Amino acid sequence: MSTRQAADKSKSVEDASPESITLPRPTLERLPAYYRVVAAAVKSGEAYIASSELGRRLQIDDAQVRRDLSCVWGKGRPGLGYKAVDLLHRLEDVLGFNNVTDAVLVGAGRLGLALCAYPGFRSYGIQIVAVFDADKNKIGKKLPGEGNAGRVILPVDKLGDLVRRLRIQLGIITVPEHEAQGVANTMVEAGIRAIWNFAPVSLTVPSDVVVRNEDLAIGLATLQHYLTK
Amino acid sequence: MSTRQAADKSKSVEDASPESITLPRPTLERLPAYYRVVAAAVKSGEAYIASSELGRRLQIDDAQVRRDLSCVWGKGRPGLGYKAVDLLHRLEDVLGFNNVTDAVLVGAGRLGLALCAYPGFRSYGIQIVAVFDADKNKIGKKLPGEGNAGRVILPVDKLGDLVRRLRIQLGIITVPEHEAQGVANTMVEAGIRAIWNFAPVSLTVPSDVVVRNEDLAIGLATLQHYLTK
DNA sequence: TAGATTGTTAATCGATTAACAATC
DNA sequence: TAGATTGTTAATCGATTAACAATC
Repeated sequence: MSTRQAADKSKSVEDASPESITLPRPTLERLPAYYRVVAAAVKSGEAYIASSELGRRLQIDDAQVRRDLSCVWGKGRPGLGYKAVDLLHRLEDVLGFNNVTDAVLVGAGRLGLALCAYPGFRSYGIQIVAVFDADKNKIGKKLPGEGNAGRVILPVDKLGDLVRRLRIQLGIITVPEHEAQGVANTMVEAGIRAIWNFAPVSLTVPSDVVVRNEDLAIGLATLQHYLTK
Repeated sequence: MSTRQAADKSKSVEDASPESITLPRPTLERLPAYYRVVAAAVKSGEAYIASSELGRRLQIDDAQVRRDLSCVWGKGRPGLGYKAVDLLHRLEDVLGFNNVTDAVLVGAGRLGLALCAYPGFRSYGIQIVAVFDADKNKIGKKLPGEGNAGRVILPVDKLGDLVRRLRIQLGIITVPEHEAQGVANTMVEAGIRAIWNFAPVSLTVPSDVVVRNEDLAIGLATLQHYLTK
């Protein structure tokens, strides 16, 4: 079966920049943390930051930090560390925070609206351009959040059309479990390339569409297991 | 430094049941998915379910499924598969869905309130007994959600007291980045044993406290990286 | 120069996959 | 019994850690 679950498999990820780099998934998943620490360092005026310092702040082995950074940059200066501003820009590049990606969100429940009101997305290069729901009572209601003045919830049957028309690449799913696969199908048909899925189901999609499952049950189960050990 | 990040390290997890079982973290993190599929199977009347069928529905290798299940149960019947009801109960046990764990939530923003309104927690054995916020304007406001009639947001300076008094073991953090460590400190001081952290920071806690970071930036960055490849 | 820190090679560790004898 | 599927051993794969020569 032709399905790719970005969150599950640790396949390496190709990058099409000049020299096409390959990032192990664990490395890719640590980059946002490095990004935040380096951003803080830059803000507080530190010119260079060493792998040992980065590691200390994130509780990651310093050899691990160097290995990770060598994948994305490899321009640290022995004796000094990494030039903070440059590293920051490099991380932004690799993580795609510079490009703005338009996204649609389906499922205007509490979680969906919480996400759509979150201002932080902007700094990660994501912009939610439309929010859909199947519930007639919700349609036409205003979206919460600073940047959303005047915008309203749209009927889900316009989803495919809008995705096609605006060539949206990213879809966010915050609908109940049993509606998720249907929404995913519509998204895929309309040409979406990546899905951020908050519904607790394993979606089936073609192999050229990436799915990231944000399954909160995993976190809960992990902690519950530990507490009841 | 004495810190343990449940979400990061793949240390094995001890279980104190009769024969103390050890689960690799990747295995533990797949169990909730097995749980859901098995629950669905039971509901639709299937008496037995085979590793190949479980794997097919979750896009996991069947040998992987058998290996995982042998850690938690090892009572599959060759030729038939696993008895669905029994496997379900075993998974509930291991995941701690039977014990009810009381939890507090700090940070009554949209995300916090979305979590506290989520009815699904009950089925995972989690009960949020109190919600706190530092914002005076929010204190006293009603909690959203079915089961929350009559309950209100409490001032965060009562957090330590309540945790101590009710011997709460699990804390959920949905405050902004710069408040998260402070909240974590209060929780730890008051005797909390596990923290579910939604703030995008690496918390520092004693080694006997487990932290699960639910960092949404990781998902976003992963997808962005893929889309801008 | 002397001290510090990099990038990388080699060693270790752990998880996934393949294969198959055991068994329902 | 014959067919199917388990549990587990061995082989593979990939990530982490240790160590150190290169270099600022």
